[in-house]
Amino acid sequence: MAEKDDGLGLSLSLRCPESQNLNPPPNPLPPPPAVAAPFPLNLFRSSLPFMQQHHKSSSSEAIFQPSADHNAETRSLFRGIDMNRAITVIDCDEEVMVSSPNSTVSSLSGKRSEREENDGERASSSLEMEDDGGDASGRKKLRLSKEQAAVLEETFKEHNTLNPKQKMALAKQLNLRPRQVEVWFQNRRARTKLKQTEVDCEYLRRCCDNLTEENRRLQKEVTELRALKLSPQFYMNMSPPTTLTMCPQCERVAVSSSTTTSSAIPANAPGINRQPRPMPMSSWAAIIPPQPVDAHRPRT
DNA sequence: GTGCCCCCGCCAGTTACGTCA
DNA sequence: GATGACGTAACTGGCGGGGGC
Repeated sequence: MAEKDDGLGLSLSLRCPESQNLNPPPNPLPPPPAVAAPFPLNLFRSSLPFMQQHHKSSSSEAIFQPSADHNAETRSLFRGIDMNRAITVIDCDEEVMVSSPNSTVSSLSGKRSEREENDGERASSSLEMEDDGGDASGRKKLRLSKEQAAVLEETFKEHNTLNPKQKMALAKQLNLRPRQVEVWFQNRRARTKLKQTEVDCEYLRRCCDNLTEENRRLQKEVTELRALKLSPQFYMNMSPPTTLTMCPQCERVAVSSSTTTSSAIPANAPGINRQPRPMPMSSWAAIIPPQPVDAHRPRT
């Protein structure tokens, strides 16, 4: 399915459609810090009221015919029953949620379905129960066609939540039940969040590795400096303090390459590694938080 | 203004089914 | 054909917000 595409989490989970958001959240999260924040987790932002924008595709020509040959997927799909066929979608100008005709629960889940079961036959009266060949108690699992998944995916890229009207329109367009669209979006959000969590974990692991390495290097340097302190030649040949450079992002101070510590150290100082010290700048670069593939925000 | 109840949407976790190796 | 792993549609229970009374 479409979720098998590469870069799911990187490209989708972070694409908070600010540019398309006609009704931005009242408290938008600040942009991810460049360096300063130690854990710039960019976790999934959910429940954002993106959905004031209507779905751009309103044409009815995109309604898919489930009887079309969708190869192996649809072979099993339509083997026994046609889960997509001829559902009675009630026109929903009043945003009335219709119940799932094929499910043991209605379009409302959990407690709400229990309430509906208690207060009558609302589900079965609003929609005809499908003649699915029996086993009304068992859960029927539908494999969405590639076209349906593609449309859902495109809609999700535009906005990761749906308002009732959009849900109904999309369900009608795809010849699905609104509950199915709703469930698909819920699961899609969960998958996106999971992917993002994996990315964040990997990033934190790299941060930990870098910090461990830096700590080890600094410990070594401390040892070396302590050894130097015991050597009188060190003081006699020491140059005056040299130029320091400061990282504009994290404000760390580093010795510039032309005046490295080694230049101030006597050549015969014991235990000195006279290799250039590439660490400071590389360490700065190493802890810059990861960016999503499609986020090319200029750093300020 | 406050509390209660109901509805609704979302989420985390789980289950069950379809597909594939 | 049987089987286990994996992906995912669907379900469940809980929570919080909004609205009516």
